[in-house]
Amino acid sequence: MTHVLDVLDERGFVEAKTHEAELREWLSQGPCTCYIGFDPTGSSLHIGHLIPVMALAYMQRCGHRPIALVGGGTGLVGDPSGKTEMRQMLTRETVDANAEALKRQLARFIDFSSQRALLVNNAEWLAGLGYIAFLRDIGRHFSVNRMIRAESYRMRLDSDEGLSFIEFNYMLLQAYDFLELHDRHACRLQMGGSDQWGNIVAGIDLVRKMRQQTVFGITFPLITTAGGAKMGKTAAGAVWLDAQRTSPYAYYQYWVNCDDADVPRFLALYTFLPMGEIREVAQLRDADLNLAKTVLAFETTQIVHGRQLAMEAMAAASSMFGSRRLPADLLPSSTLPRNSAGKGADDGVPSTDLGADEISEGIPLFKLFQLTGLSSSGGAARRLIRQGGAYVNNERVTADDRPVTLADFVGGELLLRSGKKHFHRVRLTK
RNA sequence: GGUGGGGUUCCCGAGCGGUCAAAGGGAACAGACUGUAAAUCUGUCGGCGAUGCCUUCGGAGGUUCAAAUCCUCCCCCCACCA
Repeated sequence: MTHVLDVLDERGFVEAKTHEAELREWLSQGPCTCYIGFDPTGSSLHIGHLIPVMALAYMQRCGHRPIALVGGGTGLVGDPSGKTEMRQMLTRETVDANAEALKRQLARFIDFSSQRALLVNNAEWLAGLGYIAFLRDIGRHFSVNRMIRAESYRMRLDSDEGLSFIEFNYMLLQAYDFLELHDRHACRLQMGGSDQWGNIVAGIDLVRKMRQQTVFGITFPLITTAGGAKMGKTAAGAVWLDAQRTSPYAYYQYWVNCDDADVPRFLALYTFLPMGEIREVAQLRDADLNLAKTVLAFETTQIVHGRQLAMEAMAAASSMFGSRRLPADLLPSSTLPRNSAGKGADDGVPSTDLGADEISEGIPLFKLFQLTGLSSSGGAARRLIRQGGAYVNNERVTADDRPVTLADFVGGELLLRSGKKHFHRVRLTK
C-alpha cells in the first residue's frame, strides 16, 4: 500500500510536518493512531472544515486509526490562533449539542464502527481539571517567553484588541489533549490547519517532557480559491454540510461554480478519485473543464449527502443549465451516472407555494420576486427587473409591475430566475 | 482611577451645522462578453405599489428654522499614565 504520507503530500494536504524521517518510519510500521480536533463552535461543519475531515478519511483509508476529537472542553475557552477577534463564549449546553451534531456529520466521511476510528470529547478530561493541580503538573512545562513569541498569538498580541488570559491558556489545554490521547490511545500524531502549528508543537513538547516520547505533527495549508477567497464563503454565508442549512442542490452548485484553476486541486483534496485520473483533467481546456466540475460537484455532494441526493442535485442542475454527456474516459473511477444524467426529480431548486386565490387578481412581478426571496426587498426586485435581470419561464421581463396571473403558470408551475443562476419555482395550490 | 483619541450605512473609511440616504474603496447584485469559469467594461447597491414619503451615522436627552456634524449625560473600544 502506498505510504499515507505520500498520499497526503501528493494530494496537497501537507504544509509542514515535524520529524519527517521518524514520522514516516512510525507510519510504515502498521496501523497508527492520529487525531485532529474540531471545536464545536457551531452546530454544523462547513466546507472550510473539509480539509481536516478528508485528511482523517485518507488516514483511515490507508489503514490507520483516526481520532476525531470534539472540543467540548476547549470550546468553552476559545482558540485565539489566527483569530483577529475574541471568540464568543459558548454555554455548556450549546457545546454539547454541537458536539453531537458534528459527530453525525463526521460519520459521513469516517467509519466509526468497531473501533476503526474513535470520536472523543475533551470535556471528558478537561472539565474536571483542578486549577492548582493543572498549573503544577502541566503549566510548569510552559515558558511564557516562548508562548508570546508563537505566531498563533502574534496577531492578537499586536492587535488593539489584545489577548485575554482565558484565551492565552488555550495552548496549554490543546497540548494537554495530545498528552491524554497519547496516554489513552497511543496516539502519536496530531494534524491541523497551519494556524494550529503552535498548539501542535506545544503538545509535542509536552509529551516529550512528561513521557520522554516523540510524537508528531502535520499541518495543512490554508486552502483558498483561485480568486483568493476563503473556501466555502459565499455572499449568503458559509456553505454548510447540514442539508437544513445548505441544500444539497446549493452545495452541488458551490462546487460547479468553482474557478477553472481550482478544479484539479479540489478533485485531489475533496474527492477520493485516484490521482492518476485527476492529472488527466489538467489537459482539459475551456468549456470542457465544466465536465470535470460536474464530476467534482457530484463526488463531493455524494460524500456528504449520499448518492440519491447527489443525483437529484445533478439532475436539477442539468435541467436548469443543460448538460453535456460525460465521456467515459474522464475520471472513470467516479460513480457518477453518465448515461441518464438528464432525467430525475428536479427537487432542490427552491420553491414557494402560492394559493390560486392570491394571484387571481394578478400580482406585480416585483412583489413575486420579493416574496420568493430572489430579491431582498421590493426595491431590489424593481431594480433587478428594470436592469433586465429577471426572467419568467426563461423569458426576460423588464416591466417591474407586470402582473403575474394564472395564465403565466404552466402545469401549475412558474419558473422565476434572477440573473443567470438563481432559480425559484412557484407552485400553485388550491 | 487620570488624560487623550475613537464608535458612520454588509466591511474598511471620508464627512465635522444646510447642497447628506451620507465621498472613496472592497464585497455583493444585474447587464454586455462567455462556458453555471476568470478577466474587463457598464449600471445598481437603506425602506416604501415611490419624480415624493419614511427610517439610519453607539444610546438617551437638548440647542437650532435645520444636526452624522454643536451641547449634556450614559454605554463601549483604544492609547498613554497610575
